[in-house]
Amino acid sequence: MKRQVTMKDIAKEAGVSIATVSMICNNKDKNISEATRTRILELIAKRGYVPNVMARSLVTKKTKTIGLIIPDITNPFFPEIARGAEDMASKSGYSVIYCNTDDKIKRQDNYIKILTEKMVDGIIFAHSAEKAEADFNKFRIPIVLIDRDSKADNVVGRVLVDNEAASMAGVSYLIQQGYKKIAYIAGSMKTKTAQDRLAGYRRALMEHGMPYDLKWVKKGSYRSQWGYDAIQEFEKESLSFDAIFCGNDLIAIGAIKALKEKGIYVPKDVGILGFDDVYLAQMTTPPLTTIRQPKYEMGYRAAELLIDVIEKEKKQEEKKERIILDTELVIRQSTK
Amino acid sequence: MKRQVTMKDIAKEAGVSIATVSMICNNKDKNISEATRTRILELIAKRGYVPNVMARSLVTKKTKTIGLIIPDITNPFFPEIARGAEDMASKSGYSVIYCNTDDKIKRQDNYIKILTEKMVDGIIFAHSAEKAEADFNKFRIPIVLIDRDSKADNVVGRVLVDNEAASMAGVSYLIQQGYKKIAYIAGSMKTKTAQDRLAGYRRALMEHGMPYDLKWVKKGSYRSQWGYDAIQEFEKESLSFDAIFCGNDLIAIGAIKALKEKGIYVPKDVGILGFDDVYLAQMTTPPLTTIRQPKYEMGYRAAELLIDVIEKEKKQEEKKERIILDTELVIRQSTK
DNA sequence: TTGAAAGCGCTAACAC
DNA sequence: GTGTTAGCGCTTTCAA
Repeated sequence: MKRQVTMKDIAKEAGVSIATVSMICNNKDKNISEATRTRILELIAKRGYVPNVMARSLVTKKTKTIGLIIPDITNPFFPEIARGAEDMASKSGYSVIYCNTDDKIKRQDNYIKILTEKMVDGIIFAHSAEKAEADFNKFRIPIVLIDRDSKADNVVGRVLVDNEAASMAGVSYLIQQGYKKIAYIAGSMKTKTAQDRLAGYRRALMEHGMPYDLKWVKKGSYRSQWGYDAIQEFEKESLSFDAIFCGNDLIAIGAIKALKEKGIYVPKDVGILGFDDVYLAQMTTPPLTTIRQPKYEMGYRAAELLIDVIEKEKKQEEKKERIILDTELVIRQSTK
Repeated sequence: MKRQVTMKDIAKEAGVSIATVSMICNNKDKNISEATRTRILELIAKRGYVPNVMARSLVTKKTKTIGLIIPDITNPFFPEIARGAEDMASKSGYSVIYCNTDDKIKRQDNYIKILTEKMVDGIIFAHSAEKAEADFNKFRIPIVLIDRDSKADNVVGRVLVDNEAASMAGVSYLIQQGYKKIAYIAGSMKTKTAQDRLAGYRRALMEHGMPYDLKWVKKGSYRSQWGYDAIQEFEKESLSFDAIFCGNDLIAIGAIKALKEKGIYVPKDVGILGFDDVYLAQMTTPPLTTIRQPKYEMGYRAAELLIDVIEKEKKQEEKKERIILDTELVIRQSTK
């Protein structure tokens, strides 16, 4: 690997000082003669000079890099969030380092440490199942939370969705469609999202004068295997239902599969409502009726918010923005 | 944001020189007394000192960061690759900056430039449809290619799959199952992968004494909409077939959908063979028979290879490793 | 309009 | 065993 061309090289070759080159590179060339300016610029192009961001960061204390911490990019819920964040970041000249925690607190803390060392300007934190606020405070980097709440004071904002209202709307739709016995297969109850969705399910039933009974609620994890297993549990208890609200699309897909194996068809025999609207949801048979979360936008807005406070810096005025994004009921064919 | 604790602070407080602290931080403490060692370590913990990697990198010329350039993390083919790369990288103490190019040469070059500025130690490049070798040479960072060939000389290795052999095996399987008229819906022919897969399809037919005819080959892009559209094209030409080999799973899924709408069932009326084995493939109805690419492993091995040459540095001996990973025919229910 | 010089936080010789 | 010192490549006053 040959040595990088440095500013010094350019300066020497052009017979100017390194400060001059620096100013030109940073567009602080208000008072640099047009002549030298173009001369330097040409030389830079010719030599293929690329400023060393490391050195710059060392003095400016800005790396133009943000961290994105998510549980698992392989989970279909996250790629769009990541993409949204990356698009916004790169639009503003930022790069993003991504980190998969598998929802392990240890990994998460480790990543926060690494990102701190690398002096990222900020972190976007997409939800981890477990409580994990402990260490947010240990580092003084601004953090924006997605889909999760926390009170740590370097959390400068959050991008959320009203899970309770969304679920309530979804389940109400089921009721309007004439479903009478609606079960709920929940994800991990350690997550606030699962709790909120349960609350929404409950409220929808109550407000329509329908009984809310925990025997119709199964709590597990946000995985499709769980959806599959939950159906077996219902069967063992010989519980009957004509619709199931699922904690997310993955669960819904697992449930449909189990149902199909038992000769129970969706939506003919049982209606299924998912949550998230991941890419898969439109590909299944039948395509899923689901509550859409604006995933791309979540990532995008989170990055926007984060970069905003990074650039405003001091002027933070502690606004701690909370952005609540709209969900949308996407009606496809898994409900009648 | 309060100021970072620096090495100097620690040194001063401990009454030792900054060099001592540095050595301890870097485990070069062969000849540092156990006493000072533990004293410093405690102080570091107490003060929450975190080394500034920026400053370190400036002198070591190593950032412990690699770049991952992919077309689109939202395409179900890539998250696993990304995950594999990240897992390996973090295991070796590296972070990864990820970049989505949408297969645009311009974006791609821009990212290479940014990654160069950020002084990443190396880049993993997962295939972009278009030819794009142009600028690999402009920067002297080691590059590992995934699923794509190139001769640029800073390409230090590649992780590939034998697309031709894999396709040939897949199509041969179709033939063995008794399918007689096998069509092929290809992805973008601008990609080497599509060409190789076509070659494999052709060889399989030839070797089994079956006619190879371009009218049974449709060329498009690697998207599910294309699979859907291709079926309409076949219909317009009133071509009949009893099986379709699809350039990837997305195409297969689109094709199945179109077929289903026409009352043609898979695999009863037509067998479908996909490629990739993305997560979706097992979720569809029927679950897809497909040629599995070891995506996670591709990412993992690429990172491994890259980090290997980064750490060996000079000793590169120009090996330009080529790792060919095995594919596997996953038989599910879209073929009889 | 440009240059000199200090310093960002750290590593790595080389002294002591 | 530990300290001194010279940078790494850049930005940023302050002078000229």
